[in-house]
Formats: sequence, structure tokens, C-alpha cells
Amino acid sequence: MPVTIEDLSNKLGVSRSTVSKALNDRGDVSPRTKERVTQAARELGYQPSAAARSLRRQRTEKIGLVVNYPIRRVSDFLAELIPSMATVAEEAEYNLILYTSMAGQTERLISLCRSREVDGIIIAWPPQFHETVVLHRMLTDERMPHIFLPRRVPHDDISYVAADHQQGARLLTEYLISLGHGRIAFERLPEVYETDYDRHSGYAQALRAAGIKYDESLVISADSAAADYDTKSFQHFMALPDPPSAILFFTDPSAIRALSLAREGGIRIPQELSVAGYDGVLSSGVTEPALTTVRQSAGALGALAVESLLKLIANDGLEAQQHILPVELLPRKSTAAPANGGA
Amino acid sequence: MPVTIEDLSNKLGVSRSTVSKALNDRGDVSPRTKERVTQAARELGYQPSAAARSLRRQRTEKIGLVVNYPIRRVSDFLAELIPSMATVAEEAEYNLILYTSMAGQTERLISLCRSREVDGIIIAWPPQFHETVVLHRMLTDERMPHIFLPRRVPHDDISYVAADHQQGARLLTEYLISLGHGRIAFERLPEVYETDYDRHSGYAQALRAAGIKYDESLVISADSAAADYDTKSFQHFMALPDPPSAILFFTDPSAIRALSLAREGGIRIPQELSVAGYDGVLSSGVTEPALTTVRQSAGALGALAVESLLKLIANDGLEAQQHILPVELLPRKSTAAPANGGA
DNA sequence: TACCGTTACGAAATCGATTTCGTCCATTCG
DNA sequence: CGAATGGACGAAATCGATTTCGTAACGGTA
Repeated sequence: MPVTIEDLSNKLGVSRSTVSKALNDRGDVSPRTKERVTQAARELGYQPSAAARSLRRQRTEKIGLVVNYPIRRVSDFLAELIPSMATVAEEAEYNLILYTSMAGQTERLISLCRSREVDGIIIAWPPQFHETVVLHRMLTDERMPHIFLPRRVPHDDISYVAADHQQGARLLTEYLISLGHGRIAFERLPEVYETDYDRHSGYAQALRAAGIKYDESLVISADSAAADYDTKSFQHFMALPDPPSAILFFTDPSAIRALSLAREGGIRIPQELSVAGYDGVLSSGVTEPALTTVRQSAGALGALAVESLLKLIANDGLEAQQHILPVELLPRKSTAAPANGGA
Repeated sequence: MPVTIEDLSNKLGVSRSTVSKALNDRGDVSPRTKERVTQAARELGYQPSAAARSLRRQRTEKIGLVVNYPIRRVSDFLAELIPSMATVAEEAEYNLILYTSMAGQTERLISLCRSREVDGIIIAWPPQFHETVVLHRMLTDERMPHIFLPRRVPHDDISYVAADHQQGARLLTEYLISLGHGRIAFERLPEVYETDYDRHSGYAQALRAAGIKYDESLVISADSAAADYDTKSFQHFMALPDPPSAILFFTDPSAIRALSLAREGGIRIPQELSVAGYDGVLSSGVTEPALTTVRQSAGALGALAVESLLKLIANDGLEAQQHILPVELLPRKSTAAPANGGA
């Protein structure tokens, strides 16, 4: 069995309190005693019991990551997010506990709060706005510091960390305009409300700034619930009487799918059609041609989320942490100047 | 503050012990009392304190995942592994705690053991054999159940879960032979000792079974420490007086790199050269041509590792858990019959 | 009626720390 | 010299559960 504080105090002939105070730098301990205690602790390899300490201190030095999302497919976003969060937490002597099976199950989240096994919670992928507010209220009632990720939540009291998707869509659109495109198609995904709104407003903003008229027929709302959802948008746009010279897809996988559909259809990319994705997944770099996209750094989002949560824990959640991180345009080979000058 | 067992017992006018026994189904409690207690617990939303329970029960219902590896690049292996492990753990009412910053730091691992904040440990990516044995001894001394992943460790007492890499390389080689290839090049990576050994022996075995002479000049040992390591093997093989008709790369990224080198060099794949990777990363599915590879299921490995660790915890680690999981050949478009019949 | 066994419950110990508070002793000051 | 001050330490309470063990009450039997 591991060495306890009692073993240490017996060996040294001092009280448990003195040992505790010596090791934690609190209370009055003479320099000599302190030295003896630390020395003996090292020798015996004493390590305080996490459970006992947590019980007494009423904090666990652990934070929870609740993946509030059915993990359909593997994403490199998660692969970058999780280790980054864990690493940042560890720098602050915290650890990360994963909770993957409580999507939408509020009672399980309540149990988690009441059992006090974490000091704060990061909720990855908040649900729809209304539900998020309910969740926030519940967590606030339970006095559990929490932060949402990676979507912004339009509510003053709610903490979140998200990427600047308006900027992302704007950068992409501006880039295509600078290449000479005038008919730029845009895929929306209303399911992810704020993200969709931001992206669309970035797109519209770039068009407006360039004096290009917003054309409703060039904007489609995808429905990710549909089976062949990732082929529909492409087919829709190409079937238009006057097809666009460039398409901005909502996600990289859709854009990648379009790449192969175009190949099958004999449409050369980027010569005859420019295609762009969004997210900067690893796969987007190895397609032929490599995909132009926008990258949000999952690592940076995760790191900031952890840091913000630690602040909430330290400040007792006095004021909400709200952060929007810049994104990066990755211009690659799937986009080029349009053949006919974009007319 | 959360409801404690004392609050419950006060409200009901029974003792704490009775409440505890009622909720945990131990000891003698009359059906009537039990009903009253469960009812009140539900009403008040009582949830036992994790710290108090851990302290008394001497177990935490948590397992640790120690990523004993510098996470160089994002890998979809991790993205699939971690959620899978967390989910399987949760089915058994355990949770997963991540430790990403203790690669090679044995004292930190010892602290983790002694603080008893986890009931068992999964070590992702064991170090070299000798160090792994040392680690195993240390963990055994600390009476900490543990299992290594995703590499086998050739030692009877050590628990691990790994993929069958001998089978993987054999399947790939057999497949190429069945296509008509006779000169099949093979890239080794001595750095990952057992994995490399298994893969190479699967390759050699397939050749032998087909009566093809093992040609040393077709086998190269890569050095992943070198900067341009992923281009070297390809260049080496293509510079041979009599180049191979097919190349088996050690990893998908190397094979993908070879795909673009071949394009640059005007070598058509698969018509003039067959290329295969290994691991089945997501990217391998979107290259042009799509990459033939072997997939090991990170999800299955992780799930089995957790299940095995839970057995070790339950059995007090009586006998080592050693599991080798089958892999899956993914024949895709980067391999085909050789132009000249493979002569 | 006296005795015994069973049932249902509670008092108290326990897990291993932290923290509060009181005490002892040596100085220092008036 | 007596009282006040403060440094160093320990006894005991505390955190919130679980578990052991003792006992009251009850019913059945000799």
C-alpha cells in the first residue's frame, strides 16, 4: 500500500498537521522541520492521496470534456483538440476527463455536477441555442464553471471559444473574387445555426464590398440528414442554366466529393471550375488537385478553452469568457482564375 | 452546495449507514425503508461525492491513458482511439483521464500511481523493449494494473493489445503477387522494432510461399529521423538498375508522398508502378489514385484495451492479457497488374 | 415465562488528507 | 519579575461517504 501522511508523521515523530503544513507551505513550520519533512517525503516517495485531498479541499484539479455530439466519423479536429486540451490542462496541474456518452442526457450531466468529480466542464458542440441556454442555466445552478466549444453562443452570460467563421468565408470569397470570379456559389448548412449565419454573412459581405450582386440561385441550403447530401449541392449548381465558376462548400469532405464528381463528369478543376472546402482537414492536402480551404486551429481553440475555463474556476465565473479566434486561408490548387474571365 | 448523505438521513430521520446501505444494496434494509430512501434521494437529486466514495472504497472508477509519445502530428489513429476507449470505459461506469505530458518521465508516472487517482493505466506507444520491461516492473511494484497499446511486447508477463502486422504485410504482399508482381520492394522502419519485425516477416513469408526469391536490394530501412525521409525510399528504389514493379511503404503518408513524386516524375500509377501504404488513414482514401493499404481499427484496439484493463483490475492482474487483432486489406486504385507481366 | 434467533437499524470507526484552534515555551517589554 | 507576544507544534474537527459491529425489538419455541 502507498505511503500515507501518517506513515510519514510516525517516522518523523511529528504530527500529521505539521507534515501537511510543511509540504503545502501553509501555517508555521520551522525551516528545520520543513527540511526534515520534505527530505523524508522524498525518501519514502510520499504522494498525497488524490481522493483524500479532493475530499478535504473540495476541488479535484480535473476538468471534464463533454463531447455533446454523436461522434459519427473520425475527425482530425478531435485528434488535434483533445491532446491540446489535455496538455494545456496539465501545465496548470489539471487533468482532463473525457465524457463521450452523454449527448443530450441532461440528467447524466447533472449527476456529473453533483458528484463533483470535476472542477469545470467544457462542452464540445453545444446544441441549438435554446437548449444551450437551458444547459447553461442548469450548470450555473449547479455552480459548475463551464464553457462551450467550438461554436459561439449569442448570449452575454455564456462563455465560449469559437473560430471566426465570418472572416473565414470572407477570406475565401475575397480570394476567389481576386482571381476574377464573379459567379461564386455558396453552400449553407442551416443545421449549425450560428456558424452558418456567420459564414453566410462573410460571403455576402465580400460580395457587397466587391460590388457583386448577391444571387439567390447561387446559394443552396444543404441538409446533412439526407443520405447523398454531399453530392446534391454539386449536382444542383452544375445543372443550373448558367453554372457558377466557383463553388464554396461548407465542409472539406463535400468539396473532396465534388472533386471526384467533377472528374467523373469530365469537368477539369481548377481550369473549368474552382472548388473550395472549409476546415482544413488533413485529407484536403492530398487530393488532386489539393483543396483550397480555410483552416481553424483545433489546437488553439482547445488551448484557449482550457485557459478560459481555468479562469472561470479561479474567478468563480464572475464574467463570461467569450473568444473568437482568427482563421487561416489555405489557397491551394483547386482554385484558379476562371476560363472566361468570370463573366 | 450539493446534497450530502447526511442531508438525506436528516430529512428521513434514519442514520447515514442506513441510507448508504439502501442505496448500495448492501446490508439489511427493510423494503419499506429502502423505498423511502431511494424516493428521497431522487427527489433531492442526491449524488454521492466521488471523492468521498473513492477515499472509502479505495478505487476511483477511472482509468488513465498515458500517451507516452511526442504527439508530432495529428493522427486519425488517436482520433478514433480516444473516443472509443472513453466510450467503452463509460459502459462499465469508468471514465478516462488523459495524461499527455509524461513521455519518458518515470517519476511522474510513479506519482500518478501513488496518488491513486486511477485504477489502471493504458500506455499508448510503449518505448523500446528494455524500457518497457522496466516500466512494467515499476507499475507492478506499485500494484497498478496496466496494458500497452498498440504494440505487442514480447514478454509473457506483459499485457498488450496490438494489430497483426505480420498478417497485414502478408496480405498486401500476397495481393500484389496475385496481381502478377514479382519484384516487390519493401520499406522497413527499424525504429519500431516489433512492428517492423512482424511486417517484414509477413512480407518474406508471402514471398516464400509464392516461391519468389527474397531480394535484399528490394528492401530498404528508412530512418524517420532524417528530414526528407519520406522521399528517400522512393528515390532509392526508382534509381535501381532494375526497379521494382511495386513498392510497399511503411506508412500511408510515405506512400502518398510517393504518389506525388511519381506524378512529378511522369511515372503513371498504377500502370507503371504499384504503390501501397499501411494504416488506412483517412487521407489514403482521397488521393488520386486512391491508395491500396492495410487498415488497423484503432477503435477496436482501444475498445479491447479498455476491456482487458478492466479485467486486469477485476482479477488483480493475475494473468497477462495479450491480444493480437486482425487487420483488413483495402485494395484500391494505386495497385494493378504490372505492365510487363512483372518479369 | 425464559430463551433464542432474526430482522432492522444506528453508533462509531475508517479512508487520508487539510485546517482550525489551542497550548507550550521562549523572548521581550514594562 | 510578571505579563504580553509570537513561534512552532499538536489535538481534534472536518470533508462525505462506506463498513463493521453492536443492540433493540420482535416473534417463535420449549
